[in-house]
Amino acid sequence: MIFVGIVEDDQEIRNGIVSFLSKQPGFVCDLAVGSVEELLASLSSENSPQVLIMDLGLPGMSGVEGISFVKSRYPEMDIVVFSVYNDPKKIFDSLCAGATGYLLKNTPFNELKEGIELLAKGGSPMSPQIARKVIDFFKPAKKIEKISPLSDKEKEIVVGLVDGLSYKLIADRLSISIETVRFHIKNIYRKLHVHGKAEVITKSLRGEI
Amino acid sequence: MIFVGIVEDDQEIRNGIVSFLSKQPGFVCDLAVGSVEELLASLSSENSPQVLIMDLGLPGMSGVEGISFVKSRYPEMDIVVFSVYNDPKKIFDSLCAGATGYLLKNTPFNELKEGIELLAKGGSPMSPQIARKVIDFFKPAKKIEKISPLSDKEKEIVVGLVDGLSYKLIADRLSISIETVRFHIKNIYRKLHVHGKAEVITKSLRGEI
DNA sequence: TCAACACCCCCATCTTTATGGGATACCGGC
DNA sequence: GCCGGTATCCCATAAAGATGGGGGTGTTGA
Repeated sequence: MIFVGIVEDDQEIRNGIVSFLSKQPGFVCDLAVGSVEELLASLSSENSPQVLIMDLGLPGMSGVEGISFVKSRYPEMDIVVFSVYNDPKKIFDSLCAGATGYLLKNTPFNELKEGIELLAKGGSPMSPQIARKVIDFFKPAKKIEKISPLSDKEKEIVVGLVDGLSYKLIADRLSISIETVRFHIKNIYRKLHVHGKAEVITKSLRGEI
Repeated sequence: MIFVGIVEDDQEIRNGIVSFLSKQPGFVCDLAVGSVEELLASLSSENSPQVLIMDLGLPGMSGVEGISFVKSRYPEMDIVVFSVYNDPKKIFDSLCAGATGYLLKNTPFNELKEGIELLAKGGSPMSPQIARKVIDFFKPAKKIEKISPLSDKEKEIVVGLVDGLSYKLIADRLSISIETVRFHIKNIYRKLHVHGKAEVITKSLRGEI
């Protein structure tokens, strides 16, 4: 038996889902509210569904905030976003907040049901478009070949700075004079328009080099 | 009509897929090889499938390398990994190399077929376990509440360091004396067991604080 | 061939950091 | 009440870094 809860402000959709799921064998859907506030008021340790279907465009607290909230109190609950939004920001915000699935609102009810079953089996339901966007997130590996303005030697020096080495140690590591290290660092600062190693390290670790 | 290619060293599996897919209406599967090397030899601009089913455990060049290779030459090709491996490293390496889908080898042939169709529709086929791991990648946002040993003020100072500010500017920003900044930084170094702001910045940006 | 880079080295000077020592005060827990 | 932790300041000194200048060598491509 799977206990399902729903947060969805459109009463028609909400009722539709409830009545559909309630008819499915193995499903219980007795928690249906129109906002995160209502949800939090209804939830308790004894009365908490295993799966929560969550709309994003809600009155009051947003769906994403709601996900964080619920997850912090009930970490075991699986939350599936059910939204019209398919923009990357909404998707990744939801996932980072703790959503375990993301289905678009055009998903037929029976697929929604299958998605919930998938959760129980350790899967993560996603609409195809969502899955593609999530996968694409990793792809930027095929990035636009960031043409770093730094020469090879300069990049080696940057690595040394990131590693927290002094000029002297960088010189030793690269088997060059400390004066040469100085020379390169001067050029690095000029090329990156920065004025200290702190900024170089920050830029480097943020992938801006 | 979808043109499919296969790289799979187990001849039995390979033949099975080819014969299954060839029977499906709308599918052409005339490129089936046992290694990336063979694949690269067979591919040409005129003869390149839209979808490539790729095993990971291959003799010679690995599947992941193969994905990178193929993607760099034929960026439009969709590559679906078809592997027994379900460990995160393999998964993420594959996705970063440019795979658009990831199906485990226990996937029934008809689901494999559906997965390929999904690709054409802009989706990304993934086995449930894979989807969950991919989603979980984003979750660590709900991190293990890293109990930072640093006090609030010290953390503010760290932010200043990361921003590349001098002690003086940090003091101004926090409206305290530069001497207080010094004091806090001394304590930060002691607590983090580091000996310079470079290491603090690196640790901070790597999420180790 | 000449200009543009990357790379190597040296010097001088000034600022910023790192590290040690102090002092005072508030707060919470034992 | 005392102690540990936090926070606020001050001082002094040595090390590290930033910035300006000056030399060179080599490769590369217009």
